Amino acid sequence: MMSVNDNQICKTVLIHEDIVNKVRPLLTASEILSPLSEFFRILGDPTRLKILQALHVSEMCVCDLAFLMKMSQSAISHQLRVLRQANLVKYRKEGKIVYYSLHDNHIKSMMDFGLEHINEKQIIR
Amino acid sequence: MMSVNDNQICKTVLIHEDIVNKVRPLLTASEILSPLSEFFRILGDPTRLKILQALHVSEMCVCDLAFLMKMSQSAISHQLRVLRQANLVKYRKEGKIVYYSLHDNHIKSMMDFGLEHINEKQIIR
DNA sequence: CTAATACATGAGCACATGTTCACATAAAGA
DNA sequence: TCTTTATGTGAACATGTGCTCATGTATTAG
Repeated sequence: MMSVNDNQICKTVLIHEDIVNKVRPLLTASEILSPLSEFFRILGDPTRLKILQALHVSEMCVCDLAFLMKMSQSAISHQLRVLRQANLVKYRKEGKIVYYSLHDNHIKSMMDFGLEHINEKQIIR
Repeated sequence: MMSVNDNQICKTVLIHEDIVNKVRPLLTASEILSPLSEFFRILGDPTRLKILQALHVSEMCVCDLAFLMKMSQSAISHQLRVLRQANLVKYRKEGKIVYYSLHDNHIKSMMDFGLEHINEKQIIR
């Protein structure tokens, strides 16, 4: 009986057992790592990132966002739902109008941090 | 003749023209915002994030990574290519073995930053 | 040279994702 | 009440993504 990926994983006993054994206990538990990648995944869409950036300047209603971004109200609304479920934005209702704003200011710092990273290497395009 | 999304965007002249006009000039140019969301998108996958975290502890070869993550060498190799193209990792060849390492230490800081964000709100799940 | 091995890569496939479209809902005005 | 308008949402659809599988390439050993 062969182990799961016997024909995929390297044939040697294990190339650097010492390294693997050193690294393994230092890995963040996947219960934590998974929400983290989920968080980055949410930020990894241009539409959502732009919405977040706009909301960092000012609270805005769905209509304003749609106009600002030249996108359909429906598309914006769908994305706002994603952002809501990820707890990145909150909203307040005033009659028919729903005003969205950032849940906190971490996202802005995160964006600045990312921009720094990008600017420090051979710039993408 | 109607404008592009006349039946999608709100019917009012424009709900908060003042806000939109205030926000628009403060938005980061999409030439910059786009690479940023691209950067987050790369981090937004559990496999890639785990690879990066492992590489932060120690330089490792493809084989080690595959073993550590209980994934096929092919899958790891494909993801390493994505990370390479995004300039997040670099590699060095020694005979048959290819050692990968982080391109710089920004990623670790970014991960820590993200973890902070997650820990500060009602924890996911 | 031949075989073995570490890694890379293209094709294929199942599944996730973002948008549009149509329609539902809720609030305000006539 | 009936209409209008701001927003939410399910279904459909096209596209993107991550993995497997098969195979290619480079390097080393024999």
